[in-house]
Amino acid sequence: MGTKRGASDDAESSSRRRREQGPMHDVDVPEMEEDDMNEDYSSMLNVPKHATMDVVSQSHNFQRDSVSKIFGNHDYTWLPLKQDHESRPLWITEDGHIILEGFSPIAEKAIDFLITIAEPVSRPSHIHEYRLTPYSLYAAVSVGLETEDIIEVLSRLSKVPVPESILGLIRDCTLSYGKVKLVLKHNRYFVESSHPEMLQKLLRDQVIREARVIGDDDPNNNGGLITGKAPNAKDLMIPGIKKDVPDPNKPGTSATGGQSEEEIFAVVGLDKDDDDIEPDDVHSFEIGSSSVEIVKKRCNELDYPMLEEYDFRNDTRNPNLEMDLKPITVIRPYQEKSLSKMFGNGRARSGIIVLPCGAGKTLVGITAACTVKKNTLVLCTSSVSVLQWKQQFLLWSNIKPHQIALFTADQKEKFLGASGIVISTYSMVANTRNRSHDAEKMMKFLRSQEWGFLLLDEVHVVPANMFRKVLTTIAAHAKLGLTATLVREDEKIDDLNFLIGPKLYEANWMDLASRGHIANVQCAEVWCPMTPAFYREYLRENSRKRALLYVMNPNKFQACQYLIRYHEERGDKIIVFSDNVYALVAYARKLEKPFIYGETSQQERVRILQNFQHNPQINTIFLSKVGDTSIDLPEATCLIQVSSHYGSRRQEAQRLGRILRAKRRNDEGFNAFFYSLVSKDTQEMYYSTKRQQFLIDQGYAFKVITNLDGMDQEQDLVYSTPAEQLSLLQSVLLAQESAADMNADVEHDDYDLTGNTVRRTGAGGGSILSHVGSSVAGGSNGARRSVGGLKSLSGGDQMAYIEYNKPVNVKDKDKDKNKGEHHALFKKYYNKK
DNA sequence: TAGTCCGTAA
DNA sequence: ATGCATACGGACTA
Repeated sequence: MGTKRGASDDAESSSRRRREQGPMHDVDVPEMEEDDMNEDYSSMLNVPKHATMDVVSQSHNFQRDSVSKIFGNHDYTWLPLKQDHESRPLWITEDGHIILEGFSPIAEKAIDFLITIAEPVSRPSHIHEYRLTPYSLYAAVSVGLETEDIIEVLSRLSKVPVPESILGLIRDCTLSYGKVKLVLKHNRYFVESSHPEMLQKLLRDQVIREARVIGDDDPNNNGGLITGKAPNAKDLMIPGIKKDVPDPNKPGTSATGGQSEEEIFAVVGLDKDDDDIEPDDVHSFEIGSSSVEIVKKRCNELDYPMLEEYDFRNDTRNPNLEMDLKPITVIRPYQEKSLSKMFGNGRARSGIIVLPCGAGKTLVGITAACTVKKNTLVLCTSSVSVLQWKQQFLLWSNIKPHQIALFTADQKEKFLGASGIVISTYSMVANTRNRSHDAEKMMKFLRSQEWGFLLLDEVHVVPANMFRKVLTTIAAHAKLGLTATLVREDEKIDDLNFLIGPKLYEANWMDLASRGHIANVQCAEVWCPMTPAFYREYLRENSRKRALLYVMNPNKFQACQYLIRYHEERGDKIIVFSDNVYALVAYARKLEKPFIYGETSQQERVRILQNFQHNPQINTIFLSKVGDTSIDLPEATCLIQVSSHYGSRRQEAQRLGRILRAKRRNDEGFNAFFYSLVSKDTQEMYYSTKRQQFLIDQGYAFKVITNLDGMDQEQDLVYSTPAEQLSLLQSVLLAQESAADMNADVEHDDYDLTGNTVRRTGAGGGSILSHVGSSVAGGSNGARRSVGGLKSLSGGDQMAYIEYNKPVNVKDKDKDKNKGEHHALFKKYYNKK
């Protein structure tokens, strides 16, 4: 295996070979570069956008070191390099790993291609790692790529011949993929294909056979399958996009002459004309609506995943919904790209789009809805985001308010007229227990409808046992899932492949940041040593109290205070997160800042948030987990994490990314800051590392700060005397004796920030908060001297830090892989060896 | 409006 | 190499 040529030497592989052996400019490299390239590798580094000064200075050694880390203990040096390997940006290994040189001149294009066919594993700035999986190939097929397209482009880009095992994998996967479709007609589900033999094969499976429904209109020709005409779809306009959806058949796409980039990548993300592939006849059989999930799962297991496509423009049965984006609404390039993956062949494909928060996921969803123009159901995680979705629809599109209906605990409306939009929550629709009369009525309506478009916000929650029920109760032609972080700590994330569809598009956070679409974030982990007294108790206590001890560590307290001061001085708006409510209250009280947690009343939340946004004296707020969902805080530019949830939570990273949507302050360097405060030599360090993994995989580098420069000089930090620390320790130890004690404690000391007090002041209020504001100002007045202390953070000079940017923990990843690689195809490939 | 329950986080 | 607990939202009832 892994030799240059395989046994099955057919026409197209010889054409591939011709290309591999062809002259260097066969691979697309900007012309001006060609001369230099043979002599000096680093000369390639002058042009590419992704390259930074670091790369240039570190040159070859850097490259070798990084790659050897990624490849772990394996030795791949035996792989025969192509002669012109230097101009080709990637390696492919036998087990489907793809390593890309992020600094290659054609990296950007290659990334486009790789995202389409492979799963991004880790994307730090210089070396990217991807992995080919059956799912990722499924996704590639579903956005219109075909077997030979994939193989050809991959071969061109690769420094080494594409291993035979990989060619086999690609062929096997893509052969059967995309040929079977699930179609909803008249509220009934049909498994459809233009290849009747595939349907027959599926029907040989017991699970699928049992799910089949023989309807009255089922004629017995063609082996019991229903036969009809395939739809024809062309010339679709996605609103908000100035030009047409790119059409590879039109001349001009590749008219730039020579072997242009466009030509090389012409296949990427674009669709071939369907008419070439599909005969006019399609065949189908019906399955019961209750067995849809089972059948889809089964089809995936049989390597015949069902595509779900909605030919909405030829759907005359369901009423149209007249809505469009407002003329002024223009969508960004990556939003357009993700939408063209969805609508590339003129129909609406079901699938998932992954965009970081603040990158305009909502607008993508709305644009998709405006393209489909059918009844639309939007599902969110909370009622707050239900309201936000409604606002966004009204903001970006010309839909009338009466056409939007909300379905939450508070509001159970219906839209007027034949068509419209319903926005609701997962728990509302998934609820299995008894409902109120109105809710039942509304559900009946939702169930009776044949939805043109189902929009799933925060789609990573859908695999949850309860929430996935919405997919069986709601009949929808097209489903689009949106999320920022397609990760869960359990293995259920893969279920989305058959629950909703393949991942259609995933944006790279760093990429969007470098283009200014989302904030450029400086991430840092601040190591706070435990004080001896706290550490002594830490070693003695059980795990529950340990958590509290490392959160309440006085050194961390001081670091937090210091960072708040520093960033308030800079003019930042700061959010401090603490998952631990006891710590949240203790920190906020001690530092005299407002805080919001679960029990905070709705009114007061609004008041605090508004002050945080508009009152120049309120620049810091403390939030518990409430900040994870539903609270939208566009004004924050700095985030400090004091305590975060237990185990490994990459989701923690999501919350952080979501809050830092700061695009303002377009001055040099970073425009947002994210600190994790970690008590040294405690379990927290382990958790923190795991939590960061998602962001690191996205390409973020975490700085480890072991010493906050200038903090020693600060005179008036809290808990600076041994006596104060001792009393803090005592109250911490007492605090968790019983939950009741803790609550009593909290309520007593909630002197000026709780809902109680604010309620007392009445709606006209603000007095409480202005009081807080003044006390904050008073409290920090004495501390204004050592301004220069932290400024090195943006420059990074004086701070004692270690920068680490490890792509992935190779060992862990391997474990994950083995665990996750239960797919039949991979078993097949591993067994072969 | 509080109190109860359930489900989710993962 | 994983546990658990804990916090939170939503729906419904009294």
